[in-house]
Formats: sequence, C-alpha cells, structure tokens
Amino acid sequence: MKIIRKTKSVELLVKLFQNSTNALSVVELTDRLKDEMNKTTIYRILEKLEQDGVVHSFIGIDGLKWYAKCTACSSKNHIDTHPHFHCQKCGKLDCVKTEIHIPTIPNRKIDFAQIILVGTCEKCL
Amino acid sequence: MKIIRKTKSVELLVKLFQNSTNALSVVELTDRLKDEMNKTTIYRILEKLEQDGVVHSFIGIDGLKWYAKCTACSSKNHIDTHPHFHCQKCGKLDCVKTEIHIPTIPNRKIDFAQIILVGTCEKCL
DNA sequence: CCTTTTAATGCAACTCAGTTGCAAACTTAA
DNA sequence: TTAAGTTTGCAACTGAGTTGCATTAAAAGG
Repeated sequence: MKIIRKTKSVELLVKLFQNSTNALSVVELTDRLKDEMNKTTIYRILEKLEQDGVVHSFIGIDGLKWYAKCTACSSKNHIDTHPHFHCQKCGKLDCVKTEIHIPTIPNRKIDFAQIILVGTCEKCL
Repeated sequence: MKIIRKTKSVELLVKLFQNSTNALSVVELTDRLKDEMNKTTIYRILEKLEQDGVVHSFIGIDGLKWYAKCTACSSKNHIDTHPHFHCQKCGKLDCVKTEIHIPTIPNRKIDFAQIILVGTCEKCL
C-alpha cells in the first residue's frame, strides 16, 4: 500500500483545499502556485491525493479539470455522487450536499452520476 | 434572423445526426468526415446547428465536446435538461428520456443541470 | 556519518482538441 | 457580369494536460 509522502508541495496543496469551501481548477492552482512548484508536480500530486481519497475530480462544463476535497471518501470508495454547483457569473464551483435521486434505467447499469448544476450563486444573486 | 444555409457539408452533418440515436463527439466526426470536409468547417457548422436548435452540445466526462440531435429544441429554448448516458465499456453516449428531478437550493438560482450517467449500456451488459 | 537505494521535482518537449486569420472558392443579388 | 456577402480549406496557433529524462531530496542500511 503506497501512501503519499507529506512533502512541502503536498502539504501546501492539501492546505489549499482545507482552507477552501469550493472546488479548484488545476488551471487556477498552477497559476496560484507558479512560484512554489511546477505544474507537472501539481498534476501528479493531485492524482495521488485523489487515489488516496483526499480529493475528488471532475470535468467542469468549461472542459477543465476541477478538484475538491472529499468529506467522506476513502481510496476504495469515492462518493462522487454529490452534485456540483457552477456559478456562471463569478465562475466559482463548489460541492452541494443536496442529494439527487437517480432513477434506474431499464437494461442499463448506472455506476455513478456526474451532476453539475449551473446557475447563479449566493453572492452573485 | 440568420438561418443556416443548407450546403452539402451541412446536409451531410445533419444526416449523420438524423441516422444516429446516440451522441457524436467532434473527434469522431472529424475522423469520419476527414475526406469530406475540414475540421474547422465541422466545428463551425455544429456551432450554427446548435444556435438553430438542431443539435445540442455538452462536455463529456472525457473532456471532449459531444453533440446530439434535439427533439424538442428551438433556437431560443434549448432543453438540455435531459440526462446523457455514457457507457464505460463501448464509449457510446446517448440521450435518455428519463426525467430527473432537480431540487431547489436555498439562495441559489439553478438555470439548468448537466447530468451524465456513467455505467454499462444495453449491448455491453 | 557516509553510501546506496528509492521517491519527488523541474524542465523541456510533446500531444491533441479546439480556435483564429486569411486567402480562395462559391453563392446570391443587382 | 460584376460586386458583395458566405462558406470552406489551410496553416498556424493556443492552452490544458502528458511524458521522458536528468536532477535533487529523502529514506534505509550499514
């Protein structure tokens, strides 16, 4: 079992997610951390953090890769079923706790659902 | 009101969507039509077809742009609320008619939801 | 404390989807 | 038939994400 080593870079990234209620795109991260570490490093650490169940990722409606901290995930069981909310005005993206019921579909097996709610957030209303 | 001109390229693309029950990625289209037309043309025509309510687009969980024919859309009212089903085995992606109820979220305005159901399709089961 | 092994990082170059500018070809209208 | 407007192709570009390889840093073993 290969556990991620807590290097400076890893701790810096983890802290960023802990201090943030919303999701972060890799693009934003590489920009904010461009003086601290290389973008390749960021991509690699995020990949490991996801494997370890620290963060989860998804592709936004902008086509970018977004990461957000997990609250109840493990390396084996990623609960990605919660929806994400994308504000079209400020561009912020966060996880929402609201559960959405996914109906079964005849003759198909649904493993998980990726749900992105698009609209206007609290601040921008 | 600028209506799309029905050139050979446009008709070819429209026919492809009419004969297909599932969604088509631009990548697949540019490959299938590489002898008929340029990829720039494909991107431009799809953009216009979407404006006219002939097709609708979305970003798949693969990060690629997918298009599918509309059944009840107009240039003004795109009903993108229906979910899409992505088969992880064969990679096919299609529209499903199953309606999914989107609950309201306090202090937020939801314009639309992008829902991608990921699993195994009829054929691959 | 020093050497060996292993893992983490940076850099540059690359891939690939999607975009843009411009010139050539084709339509339409006068 | 000419002039104006549209569509297309081509080439070059953009930008997110990836890969290979050399370098550096950290753990392990004496």
